[in-house]
Amino acid sequence: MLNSLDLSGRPQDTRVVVAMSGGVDSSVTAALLKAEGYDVVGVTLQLYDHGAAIHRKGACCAGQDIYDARAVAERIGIPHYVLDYENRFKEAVIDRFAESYLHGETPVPCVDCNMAIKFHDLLITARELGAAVLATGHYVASRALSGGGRGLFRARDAERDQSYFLFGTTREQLELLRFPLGDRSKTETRELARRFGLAVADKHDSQDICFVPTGHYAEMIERLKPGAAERGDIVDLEGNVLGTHDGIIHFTVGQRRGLGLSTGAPLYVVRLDAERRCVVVGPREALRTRRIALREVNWIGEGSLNEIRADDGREVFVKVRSTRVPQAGWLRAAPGGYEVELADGEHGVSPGQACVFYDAASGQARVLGGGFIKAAVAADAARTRVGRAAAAVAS
RNA sequence: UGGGGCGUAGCCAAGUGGUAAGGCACCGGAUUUUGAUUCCGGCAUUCCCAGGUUCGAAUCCUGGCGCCCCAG
Repeated sequence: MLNSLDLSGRPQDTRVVVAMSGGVDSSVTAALLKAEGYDVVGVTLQLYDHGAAIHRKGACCAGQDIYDARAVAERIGIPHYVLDYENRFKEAVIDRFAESYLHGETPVPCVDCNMAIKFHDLLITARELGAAVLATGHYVASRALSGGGRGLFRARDAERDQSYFLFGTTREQLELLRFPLGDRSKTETRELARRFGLAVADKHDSQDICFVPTGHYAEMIERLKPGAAERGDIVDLEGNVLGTHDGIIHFTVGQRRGLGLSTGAPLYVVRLDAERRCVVVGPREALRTRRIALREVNWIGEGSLNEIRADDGREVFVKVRSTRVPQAGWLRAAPGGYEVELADGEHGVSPGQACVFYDAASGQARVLGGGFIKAAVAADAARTRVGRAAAAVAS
């Protein structure tokens, strides 16, 4: 007989470490498990300088949030530990973040944090603390599969689904992870927080990059990598210089604002050329893409990556950004990795971002995996110089 | 110093007597556990300057200044 966490043994004999950020979600996660009788241990990671972020609304994992997590732990009566992960976080998340921008990419630090910190380091720590599993407040569902193992699924509350940030989760990690909020709505979570008498019940949702207190990420990169923001040219698709910019780290593909260029129609960043320090701009149509080259692909669907060939692709549903419904596409093996072809195409797909695969377009689709975007191929690739260049990069 | 044209916001620009469109840029907000996108809102008490006509002038008149083109 399995308990609510799909584990054998009574709740009181089952130790669970809950990653507590100090927010509502992870607080309710801990409270729920405690209420069910589990042997819950709360752990909060100190990830960066809490002095800098102490008054930052919506940040997590520092200062006030650590205090909030501790207060929740006391309220629900569980032991609580604060672990100093600042160094690890800096090298695994912050430095990679800065590095990515220097290369003209646009990182998703939340993915790195989940993959390298929460689901790796913290998971190991949880095991060392004697926990059977590690639970987090992510809005994503994990279920035992009939054939053994566990699958990752989108949250029931599609608006809150965080699966996009968790595509890199491995099968091994899934065995040891639980997400009690995956089948609850945010509204329910807040109600539960009130019912449990948690002070964080009405705390604002976190947003923006947690370790950038000001919201000005480029400033942080310049502090980390002096000289990172080197001036360069803004050029159009034909290579004509239209103006100058204060560093490619200020831009991402698809971005419109901040170029300071006035032509009759809006201009968007089409591509970033890190070597030449060029921001390439063009009309919105130039942002359209249907083929996306991937790297570091993780597969947690049925079968294995080896079964995915170059000729007949596997049908998947794809998200290229978190706030988007999955759209139909095909995953294929490609030289140097894998590539995805989208049925309808997307606008403004940036290297460095995540491309996540699902088995359905709607409902609680299963997460099949995903990869980091290496390059997007312009939809009219055959025609333009830029398109050919991008195609060359992609292949 | 002959002829012609023009001067409206940071840029482009509509408006030829009735109380300053629109686009781009910029700023602010909403949305968003990444970056963006998108959406909403703001943005010329004033039309190169000075006079004049008129109930009323960006619009008409006079003068000045500035720019562009053609010709010398």
